[in-house]
Amino acid sequence: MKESKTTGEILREEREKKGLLLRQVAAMLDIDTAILSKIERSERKASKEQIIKLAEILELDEEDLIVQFLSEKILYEIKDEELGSKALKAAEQKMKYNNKNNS
Amino acid sequence: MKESKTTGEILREEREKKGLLLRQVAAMLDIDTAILSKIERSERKASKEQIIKLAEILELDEEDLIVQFLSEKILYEIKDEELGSKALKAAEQKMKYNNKNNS
DNA sequence: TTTATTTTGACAATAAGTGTCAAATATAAT
DNA sequence: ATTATATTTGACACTTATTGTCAAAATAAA
Repeated sequence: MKESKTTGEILREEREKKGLLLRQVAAMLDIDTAILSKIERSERKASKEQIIKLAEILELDEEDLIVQFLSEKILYEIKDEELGSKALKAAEQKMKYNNKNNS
Repeated sequence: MKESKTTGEILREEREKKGLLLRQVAAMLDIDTAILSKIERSERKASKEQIIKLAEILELDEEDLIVQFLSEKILYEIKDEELGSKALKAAEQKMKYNNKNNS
């Protein structure tokens, strides 16, 4: 069974579907080709601004791509943590709790 | 209704319960008093190593304190994000999904 | 008021993130 | 096989965050 796609994999797939070159997309983002190459292979993380531009360039749903990007960022924080799963659940609880009492 | 406690609040409460001074606990942690003061007021974040030492010094359950610490770290990542809640849920999903396929 | 504790803010050192560039590698076309 | 184009890699530089020290200011306790 296949794992869920990384942001990089999504970006590469869509770029290739559109027949765009790294060079071309990198130019639109105003960064070096090397960085985009690294982003697509998950060697580096994109910034939020880059993600937004990429959604536009590749005609991906912006909200979906941001959620994808943020969730990856969250998982990165706890990737080596044994208690990561518990921490995630605790975070959700706190978020609920705090929302309830502010809104 | 009171919000859930921050790590800093927990640490301060427990330190005061034990009648320990910032100076004393900071010395045990081998950091300056100023930093511990800032940690307790959530002006700075403790490192994981410091959290572990603090659990021991203050006789708090280590696992609980780490979960508290990590969940705060996660929430910090998404604190200004409109899509934070969706991202958290997505992260949980991915975590489940990946666990299922590796273990 | 004196003494002890805590807080604040300026600063320094280090680590992490973000980018450029050029050379190496891989892919595609002649 | 050669050439041309695209991608990857790694060394380096620049910038921003993080983590700490120190000393002075503020607060609290004797």
